[in-house]
Amino acid sequence: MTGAGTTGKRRAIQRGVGVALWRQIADDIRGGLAAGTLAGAEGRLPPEAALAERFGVNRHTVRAAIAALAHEGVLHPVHGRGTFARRQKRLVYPIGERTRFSTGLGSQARERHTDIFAGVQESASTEIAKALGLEAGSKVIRVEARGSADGVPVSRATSWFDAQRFPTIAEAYADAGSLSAALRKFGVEDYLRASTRIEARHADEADARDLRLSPGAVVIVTHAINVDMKGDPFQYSRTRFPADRVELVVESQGKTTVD
Amino acid sequence: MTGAGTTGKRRAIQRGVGVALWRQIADDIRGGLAAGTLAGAEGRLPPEAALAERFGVNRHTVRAAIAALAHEGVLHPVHGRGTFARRQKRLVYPIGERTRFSTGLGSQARERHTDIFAGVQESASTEIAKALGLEAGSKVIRVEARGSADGVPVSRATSWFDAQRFPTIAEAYADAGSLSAALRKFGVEDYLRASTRIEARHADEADARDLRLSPGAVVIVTHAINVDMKGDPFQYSRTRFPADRVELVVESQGKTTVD
DNA sequence: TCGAATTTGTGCGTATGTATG
DNA sequence: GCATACATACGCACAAATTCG
Repeated sequence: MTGAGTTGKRRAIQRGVGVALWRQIADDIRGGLAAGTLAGAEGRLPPEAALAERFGVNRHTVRAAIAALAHEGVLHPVHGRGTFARRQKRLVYPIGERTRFSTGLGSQARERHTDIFAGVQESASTEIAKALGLEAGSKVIRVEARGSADGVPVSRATSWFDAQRFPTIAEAYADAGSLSAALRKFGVEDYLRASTRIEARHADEADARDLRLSPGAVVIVTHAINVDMKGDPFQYSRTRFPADRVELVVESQGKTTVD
Repeated sequence: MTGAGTTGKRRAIQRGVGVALWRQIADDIRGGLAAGTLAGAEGRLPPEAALAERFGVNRHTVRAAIAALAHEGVLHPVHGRGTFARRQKRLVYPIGERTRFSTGLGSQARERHTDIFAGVQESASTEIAKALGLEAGSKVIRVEARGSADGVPVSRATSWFDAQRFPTIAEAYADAGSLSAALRKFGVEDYLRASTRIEARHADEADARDLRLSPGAVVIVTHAINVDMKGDPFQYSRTRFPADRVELVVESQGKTTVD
């Protein structure tokens, strides 16, 4: 198991694998910023020549990578002074019995908000019906939401609720700004996260649009089921997280909770 | 927020973004197979011409994607008959207090085994020392392991143990074939998973080699801390999972188990 | 057995994108 | 910015294996 050099795991830059070198380098730099292993104290990147040598490529190629990241808003090169990175530390999103969608990010960002898009009623697919314990084809309400931190999208959730039990959940959610508050209007005083399935994949077209991702980016997808205190499932949701802005933490119950 | 059409979320094939079309298509097909949305009953893919039209590219380009996946072992094209996909369903890897490395996959695969590479002693980095509650620079034992199911690598774990407390853990692990059994030799009768941090990223060179992945593939990385029944951490491990062969499930204690 | 349709495999010329110095 | 080399993508044509009436 060769450690890839002294600076820690650097993704190998390979030729002829279908990914342009400048994109491999851009992805690597973005990952290095998220992990905090790149960039010095004031967020300054090593000079282009140094990066070129480190990656074993021409300086032109590094410049192309930096240009792409600058276009994403991650870096700003300043003529004569160097290239600077936007403050970027991954958000930690806790997962456990007490997981709440809109909370849990606490003081990790200066500014946070959730956009909720009006829900629509539709017929439950077999998968969603099963998750909610309904008959296939039952009416459900779908609610779309997007979470941002400091102006950057960090989550994109699609949730389904039983339309009979929660007919106006979308409006209540949008009004209250919090799912917990909205649920109380329907008599759900408290609830638990029953299970969370986690997968990861490349961003598809919708992810790239909604989360402002570049092609080839990685998203973490969670499939969650929330149950009320009687143990009945009432919410099924799929949430997409940009993998370079968010990480998940599973904690055993009773342990530290971030709020 | 338009739902991405009825044909299912198809990753947009984009030109001039630094990723070759054939690689974008290969990633998309691989994802489609894992999700079960591609390939018919007998695992046969649509003909090359149809795929080319669907993706809006030349047939040569689709062929390049198929060739890459064939090289990975995911597809095998047969002259005159079509292109066939290997039976592929994602393994579900449970995460919770009772998570064990080698178990939990139960009957999901016909054949399972774990390769353990002899451990080496080294000085703990600050991160590892902190996770294990040791002084930075303390001696720790690093154990490398790889899990396979039906001959395909599905996990690649690196674990660290306090060298003072578990001097021959690697040998014991290799002999017993199970971590739980090895730990009992050191007086650890039972243990719990205290926390699991989950991130996702592109596969690096080491992942590609150890897990037989192609560049651009996605890996899920877990950082786990196990504690003994007194609550003292004794193992810190980082595990890489190929995202198209594995998904994680977080369950509340005692609750539903996936079958 | 024959032939037509389907599907993968191969060759080649050309245009564009990527990477170097 | 320029010249060079290589990878990528296209379009067209045809060969080879398989299937089916």
